[in-house]
Formats: sequence, C-alpha cells, structure tokens
Amino acid sequence: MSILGGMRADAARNLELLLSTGARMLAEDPSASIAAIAARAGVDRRTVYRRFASREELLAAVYQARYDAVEQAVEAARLDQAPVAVALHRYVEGIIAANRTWPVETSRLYAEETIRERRRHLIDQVNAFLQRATHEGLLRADLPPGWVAALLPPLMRHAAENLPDLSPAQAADVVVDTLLRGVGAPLPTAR
Amino acid sequence: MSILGGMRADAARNLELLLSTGARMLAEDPSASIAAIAARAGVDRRTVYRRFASREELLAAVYQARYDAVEQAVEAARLDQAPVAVALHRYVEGIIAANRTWPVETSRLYAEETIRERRRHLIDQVNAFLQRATHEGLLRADLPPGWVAALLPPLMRHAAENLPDLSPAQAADVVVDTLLRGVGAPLPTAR
DNA sequence: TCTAAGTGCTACATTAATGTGCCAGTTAGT
DNA sequence: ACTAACTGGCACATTAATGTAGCACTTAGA
Repeated sequence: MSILGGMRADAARNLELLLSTGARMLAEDPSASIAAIAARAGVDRRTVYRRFASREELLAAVYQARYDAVEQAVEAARLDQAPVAVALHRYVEGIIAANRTWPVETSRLYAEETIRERRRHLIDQVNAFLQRATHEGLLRADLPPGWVAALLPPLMRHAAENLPDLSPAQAADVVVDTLLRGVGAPLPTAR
Repeated sequence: MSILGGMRADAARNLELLLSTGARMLAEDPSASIAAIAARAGVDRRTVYRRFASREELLAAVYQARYDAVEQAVEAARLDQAPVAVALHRYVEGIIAANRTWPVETSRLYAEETIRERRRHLIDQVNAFLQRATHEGLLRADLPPGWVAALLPPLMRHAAENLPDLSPAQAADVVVDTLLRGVGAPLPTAR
C-alpha cells in the first residue's frame, strides 16, 4: 500500500504482478534472472529497472512483501491475547497462507537490516506466545529450549508446499494436530 | 571409493576436500562460483576443471556423494528387518549425520536421471517401512497418506542444522520423541 | 481531449563466471 | 633418484547477466 504512492493504476498492477511472479520464481530458483522474471510477468526487462534500481532492490521488495503478509498474520492471530489453542491455530493458518502467496526462501538475504529488525520483533512475539502456551499447559515443558519455535517454521512451510489440496485452515488442522499429539500411536499399555 | 580409481593419494585428498567444501558452500549459496569453492578448498580453479568437465559435473558429484551417505544410512538402519522403533531411530540418526556431512539441498537438480532413480528406490524403502510401522502400531493410522513420509525429511534436516550441540544420536532422540509424541502436553483430563 | 505517466524495444557498456590451453614447478610412488 | 602424475598460475575466448540511454508509442485520468 504505502509503496504504491501516487502511482497510476496500471503501473501498480504491473508492480504487484512483478512482485508475486518474482517471489514464485525466486522460490524455486534463487538465481533467476531479472529478464526471466520480467518475461514471466509479461513485462519488459527495462520496466523492472525503472521501478527498482538494482536486482537487490527487487529482492528486498519481495522480502518486504512477504514480511508484510507474515506480520499481518501474526497480528490477526493476537498471540498475546487469544486463548493459546486458538491463537496457535490461527497463527499457523495465517503463516501457511502467507507462505503460499510469498513462497520465497527467507534464508537468503538477511543482510537487509530492516528485515532483520522485523524478524527479531516477530521472533520475540512468537517466543513470548510459546512461553505462555507452555505455562498454560498446552505445550510440554521438557523439550530443548527453542525447539518448538525452531520446529514451527519448517513445519508450516512444509505444509504450505506439500498439502496443496488442503485449504490453509485444513492444513493448519493437520499441522497443529501433528505438532501437539505427534504421529505416534498411543501405547497399548498406557493408562 | 569407486570414483577414486587409480588416483594418486594427494589428488584423492584434494578431490574429497573439494566435494565436502563444495557441498557446504552450495548448501548456503547454490550459485556459489567454482572459483569461490576452489579458493575455499585451497585449490586452484584450474584443478577443478581438470577433475570435472563442467560445473554441472561437480554438482552431480556432490549429489552422488550425498546419496552415497544416505543410502549407507538406510542400509545400516535395516528398515525391513529391525524392530520398527529401533529402525526408525537408527534411520533418523543416520540421515542426520549424512545431512551434516552433506548439507547440500536436494531440491535442486533432480534432473539427473541417476539421482532420480536412486531417490525413487529410497522413497520406496522408507514408505514400505512406514507402512510396516503403522501396521505394527507404532504410528497413527488416521493421518493423510504420505504425511509422515513427507514430514520426516524436513524434520531431520532441521535437526541436523539447528541442534549443533547434540550428537546425531541425541538429535535423533529429540526428533523421534517429537515426531511420535508431539510437543503438546498430555491433557489434564485425559484418562 | 489533452497531457503526463508509463511501457516496449533496440542498442550498448560492464562485469562476472565458465571453460580451455599452455608451461613451469612440485610431489607421490617405484 | 627418476619419472609420471599432478598442481598453480597466467592468458584467452565465450557466454550471460546487470545496469543505462534514448526514442516512439500507448494509456490512465483530469
């Protein structure tokens, strides 16, 4: 929104298309050329350079867009207020949706200081939530510190990519269930 | 082994160093240049080209090396014979160790037909094992088909990368425990 | 309808990586 | 100690991507 300042409507459309196309292509090949991205988006290579001063800037914009979606999902989950079970599910659902719209790998280009700062903030929020969930008895307390926090992103990412037939909400069902109960059958000898 | 035919000892050392260095660097940046890899391995760029006809061939060799390690781990786990709980743990431990030695991303370059064939075979073995584990009551039977099989690789990969202080065996403890029991606390109202 | 904003296209300079050839020097293994 | 194998370093051609410039054309929006 804020990026599309006093921009003409068609230009804004092109820009959005460029970002989403870029995200998709960069996700499956981080070294995708600007020419290839532009071609797939149906725009001229030159148009990209009119919008972004360099390749780096395009990447940064894609990452910004992804973080916008992620932050929105976190906000919508109300991690600090909603009941832990509800918040967890909503969080997972939101991140899965965000991962599908912006599948770009986060592992690259943490060099961007703005991104690192936003990331730090998000991590703090999630950690605080997980702590609360542990205190309220939703999560086990005997696991290596940070294990659940570290486990969540790849799990959600995996569900986003590999359960294409399920809606974000359904995929979140599977993820949360798997996460909390595991995939092991209850022991026959258990009380 | 078979690759190092009638090769001089120092050449074989260089080759191994080149492969492991290449795997590490390509894992964190798939577009790492041959010059960079060679430099990090302490060899001249020209030496790489004497061993491999092209960049593709170097990549292929790295992938082959990874699959060697993975296949060895699967074999050692004896997925078709050992008790399911034991086999699972040994499998996870072996794959974690392999992931650490050869952290290279498998998602790229499945174009190699030889790799795809080996991959197919491995997948079949693991699927058969998981089916057996389900039949023998180790795993829940009410999950989406293929979900556990799809869940395992990212889990193991994640543990290999993000639990550096734990030995492969310890990391396997955490992974198997998490996988089977989940991270949720038992319900207070549970029987 | 009129203008400014935006696009497509061609051309060009620059950089970086790939892959090859050659030669002098060094080292492994007999 | 001797030879074949191997290496390092330089130079070179080739390819591909980045980033810039200018011009003619189209379209959104007042």
